[in-house]
Amino acid sequence: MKQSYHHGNLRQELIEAGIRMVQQVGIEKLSLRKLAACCGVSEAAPYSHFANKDEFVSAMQEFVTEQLLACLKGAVEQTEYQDSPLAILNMGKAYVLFFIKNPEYYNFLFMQQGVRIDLSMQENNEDFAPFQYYKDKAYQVYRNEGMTVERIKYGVIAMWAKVHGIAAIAAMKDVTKDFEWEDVLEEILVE
Amino acid sequence: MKQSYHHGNLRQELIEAGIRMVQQVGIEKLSLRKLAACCGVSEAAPYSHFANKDEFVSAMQEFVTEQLLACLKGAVEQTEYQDSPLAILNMGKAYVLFFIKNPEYYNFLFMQQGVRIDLSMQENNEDFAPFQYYKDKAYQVYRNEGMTVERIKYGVIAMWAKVHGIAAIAAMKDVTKDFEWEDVLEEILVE
DNA sequence: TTTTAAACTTAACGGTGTTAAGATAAGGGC
DNA sequence: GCCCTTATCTTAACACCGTTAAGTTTAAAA
Repeated sequence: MKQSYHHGNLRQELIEAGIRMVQQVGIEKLSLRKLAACCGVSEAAPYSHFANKDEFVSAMQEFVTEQLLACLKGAVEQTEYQDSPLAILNMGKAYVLFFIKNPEYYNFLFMQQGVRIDLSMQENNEDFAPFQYYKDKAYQVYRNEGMTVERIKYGVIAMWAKVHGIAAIAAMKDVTKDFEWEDVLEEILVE
Repeated sequence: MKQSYHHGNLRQELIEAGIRMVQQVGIEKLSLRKLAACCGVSEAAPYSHFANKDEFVSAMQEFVTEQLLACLKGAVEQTEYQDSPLAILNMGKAYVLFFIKNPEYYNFLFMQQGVRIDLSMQENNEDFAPFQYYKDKAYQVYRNEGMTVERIKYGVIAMWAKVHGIAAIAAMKDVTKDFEWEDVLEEILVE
């Protein structure tokens, strides 16, 4: 199967195999050694591509964060009036459904550091990209509606908190499994 | 210092030292061996009191959950009209402030299993006690106000999600540190 | 072709959870 | 008092983990 001394694409394969492992057993049981074996490579090989486990996890988090951001963007783009509050609501739905689809992603993204949240609501390149995107869109929409900046600020935190909280609850291991989130999500979000 | 072969109070001291360790370095770096050394006892001694690390963590979680429940009860009892919606609001504030005071408790309680959430909203002894208490109180208050059961159900999930989400965000490591939650909490919660 | 540097292996270190076997001592029954 | 039972604790080992140092291979640059 594998003849060459050099793997050729180890870095990317480690990330992909790592994400599969996270989905199956969760971040707590993620093992670099098993991952190396899974890629048919020695246990120290990953250290040619990542300084340590934390940096490897960060690389995986970037990968997943990109997927989440793409989900939010997709939800906005599929809204008829992209500058209406309906776009914000659809973003919220997409955010929750992302974690319902992959519950292990919740702990994976938010358990350790790596997610920066700037509540002062300024533009911030260091910010967790999905939150930054949400902030910018919400300001754009609600300024358009004539709302004051101060009002928007607390409104954004409030809705983001609710959306994030639903995601956190829905991703819990021992939460009611047959709860039909999709049927009631809108009702809960516009409450 | 310690002369006797038998420690005398090891189980309780392990739990207390464990909680101190969680507050300082977080659940991820909790080490049973260090904890044993910290209690002046051999590395295998904890296994006389706990089957494994998970059961030890569960014991600590029960301890912390009791504290959180006591906070919620205290908040209700200190409200003038304990059957008014104001009592529910005060519970929410207390919930958030509990995790702002001890950010490490958030991951500690919700990262692993052990928190059962019954969204069907029935009485459930297996439920995460603070959520059960919140549910019961909310039903009592809003039934008193003449609200329908169905309306209450989604209202309870919505407000619980928002409260839990604020706690989750406030407990993040890289969130704005100088944000004055206490000043704006009410504004965000009643949004 | 030679050189250089990146990618990988092997072997080891210290730390972890966990277990088996044995030592200690506290408490109950006589 | 004594013995016996049982809970508690120790010692020593196992397997697994992240990480590092030193050496090997190979691709690509000079």
